[in-house]
Amino acid sequence: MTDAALRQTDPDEASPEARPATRTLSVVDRIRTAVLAGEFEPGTRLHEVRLSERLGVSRTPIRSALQSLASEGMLEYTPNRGYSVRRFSTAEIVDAYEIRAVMEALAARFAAERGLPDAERAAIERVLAEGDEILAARDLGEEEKLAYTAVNTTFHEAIHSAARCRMLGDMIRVCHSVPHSSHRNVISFEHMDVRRRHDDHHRIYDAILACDPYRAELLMREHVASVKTSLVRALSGRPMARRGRS
Amino acid sequence: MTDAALRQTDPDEASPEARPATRTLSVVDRIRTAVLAGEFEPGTRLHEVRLSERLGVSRTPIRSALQSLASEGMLEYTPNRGYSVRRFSTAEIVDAYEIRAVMEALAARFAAERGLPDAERAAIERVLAEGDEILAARDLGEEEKLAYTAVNTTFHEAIHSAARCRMLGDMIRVCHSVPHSSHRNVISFEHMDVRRRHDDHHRIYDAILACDPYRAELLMREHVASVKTSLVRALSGRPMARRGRS
DNA sequence: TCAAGCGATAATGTATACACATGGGGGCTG
DNA sequence: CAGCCCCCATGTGTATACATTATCGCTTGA
Repeated sequence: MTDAALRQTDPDEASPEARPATRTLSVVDRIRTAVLAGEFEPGTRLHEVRLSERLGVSRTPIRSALQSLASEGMLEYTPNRGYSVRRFSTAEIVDAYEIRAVMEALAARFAAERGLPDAERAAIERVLAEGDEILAARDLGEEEKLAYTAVNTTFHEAIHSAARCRMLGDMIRVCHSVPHSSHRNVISFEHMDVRRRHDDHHRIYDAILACDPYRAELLMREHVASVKTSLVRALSGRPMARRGRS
Repeated sequence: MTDAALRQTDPDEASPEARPATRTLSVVDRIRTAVLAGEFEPGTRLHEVRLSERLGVSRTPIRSALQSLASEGMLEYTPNRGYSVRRFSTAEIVDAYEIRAVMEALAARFAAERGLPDAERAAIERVLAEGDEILAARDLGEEEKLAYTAVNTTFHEAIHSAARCRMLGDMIRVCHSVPHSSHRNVISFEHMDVRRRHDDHHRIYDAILACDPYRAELLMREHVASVKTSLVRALSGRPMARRGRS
């Protein structure tokens, strides 16, 4: 397994792309990526000194970053004992889906109540069309699966932003730090499943366009809840492939 | 206005009660209390050096505490510009109620699905009876209002804990850092309002006892949403008494 | 007079040294 | 030999000095 995210940054790196404003923020990103990639087993303690050596910064930004990640729910903190990678039970993962379902449903309702600016409307239509195109193929290769996962993520993020409610967006983001509980993980690429879900997207968009908050909310809630059902089926069928991985 | 929460602690204070494990945690409590008490106007910047002088600790625990409070949503952070007391628009306050409504409804549903241990059942029945008793009086004095507010808080907290879902509890807690959006603020003590809400509590408890998740969820959602309606009415009737106060 | 550039000042970001808490291992004792 | 206690190693908590960045007033030129 590569640990690119945790390699020390080249001091004289002149990367033109916008880098984070502070080292703390950069460290947050790198540790989050590493944990989501499964570089640390759940329960592993993250020692400040070791991390600071690995990342080439002092303990101060490390501590700050760990605190951030703990508040996102990704790490666990015990006073005087430091931080460790949070261990999620199956029950917690399933609960996270329930929470996400009601939150995303509320976001869809807000979007329907508040209406879509032209730019967002266009963006959603574009991503829906892209999804149509990908799913037109009989079978999906690895590349198409990745592409559809991106489409899925973009659609949901568009709804979150259309809700125009920062607190709601923050809370949904927290749900995504729970393993398996993210748009980034399309649980099933079975023909029926993925096409049905894409059809859900169309209907949700229709409801939002029609300013039908009630229908938008119901559809979104069922949409997310159905993924939970798939997940539960997958988990009971065979033991989870590996903790903390996608 | 007293600023007791922000006074420097007596070094040789030998308070027998359990004090926080670290200074950071103690500072978190003190700043949170001060902000909730309205000692800082929304938008006020919290300078690290000044706080550290006022509280008699170094900048390190202050920074840590400010970061915690920002992640709770009580403060706002801008890189290289520090922390300031978050300003909540009326829209955000109303939205917080909507969010709280779906979250508490989910908690009620979880409680109904998961059942109540005897101890919790007894605790809820006790607090419901206490509410009955307080509301038996024709009119409520200040003391009774305070007492009923405590009853209200206890009831809701019992439901949260009965949900047995840490993430949900955390999220509901975040909603409470929004001014006006807390059980601690009983918006209206009008006869009808408070009695109707107390009756809601009874029904919600009945639904949970009867293991009827659907009804528990619906009742709780309407219960919280109705407070939102009262709040909106109060806000539109007269300008909010004062930002950030109860 | 106004705008733009520049420099002083104050605040935050980071590094580092020291204080303190925790947990485990070795030695002492019964 | 078992059990307890003390000591020390490890690692977090805190203080403080230094680096870097924002802000604001001033100067200077058009």
